Amino acid sequence: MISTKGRYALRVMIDLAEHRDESFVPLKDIAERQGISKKYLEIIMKDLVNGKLVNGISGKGGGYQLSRSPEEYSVGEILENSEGPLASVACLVNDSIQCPRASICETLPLWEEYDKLTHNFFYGKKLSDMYSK
Amino acid sequence: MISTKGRYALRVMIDLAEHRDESFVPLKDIAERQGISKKYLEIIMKDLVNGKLVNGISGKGGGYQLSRSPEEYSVGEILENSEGPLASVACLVNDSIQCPRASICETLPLWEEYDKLTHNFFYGKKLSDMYSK
DNA sequence: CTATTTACCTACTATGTCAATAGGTAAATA
DNA sequence: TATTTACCTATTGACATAGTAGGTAAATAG
Repeated sequence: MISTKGRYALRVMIDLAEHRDESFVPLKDIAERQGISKKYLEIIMKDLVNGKLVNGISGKGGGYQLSRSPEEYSVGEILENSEGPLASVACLVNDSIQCPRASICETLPLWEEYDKLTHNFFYGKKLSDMYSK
Repeated sequence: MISTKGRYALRVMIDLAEHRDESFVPLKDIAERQGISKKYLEIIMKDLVNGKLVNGISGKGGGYQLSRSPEEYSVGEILENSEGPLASVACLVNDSIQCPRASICETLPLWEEYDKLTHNFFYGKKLSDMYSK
């Protein structure tokens, strides 16, 4: 399940893409437009800044800005930056302990196939596909 | 994320399919073959019985049995019986409060498309596709 | 140089889910 | 009557989710 972190992050990125003429967009504006608590969005923004997906500038006239153009972001990249790996089952997250049954597991190929499908779906979509205008 | 409940349920169903000549398979045998605690499997089995996916018979000579033939189960049905809806985001679970932004949300179509993909994938796979023999 | 605006930082909390375990009761057969 | 089996209710520790609270640092406008 995609949690609010990833969903909100994507909405913030779309919002920033739609307002990329304004150079620096204060969080207050995004919070109001999106109807999300500014306090909670701070956590989301921190991840986006750490992941170098946006630039943040403090002080008067400051705010946030995309660090690239919208075509250069995939939706998958944005989601994984906030959510961690999009893996469908714990067995496929590499930092978890490798399952001793992996070599004989009859279900593992299913999860791998679904994972590939998911990856292709979300990395195939670009941020620029997410809004009209 | 698919949790152990759904993953174990699928493995149990495959195990029952592979041993469907034995008529009633005691849980002890499944637990040993699959390397899963018998106590925990009881919870899994309860869901499978309630969902009419398997029949359970008490007493000596008892155990569990598929209630249909393996071709007649989809993987999606088995997973949803144990996990609840396979929805990727809370917005799409109908018993949650309908999001007031649904009509203007720029991300909802994405989640809907991914949901359809997921549904088709797991309902397209049959239990009989999950093992060789 | 001071007030204001903005991002950035650490900590806390309530609620819920996950992955089990524990200890019993009921049913069926040998 | 003993044994084997499913079935039932309750509890637990660990972790994640979705936030809130209260402050510090940076930059600009006056």
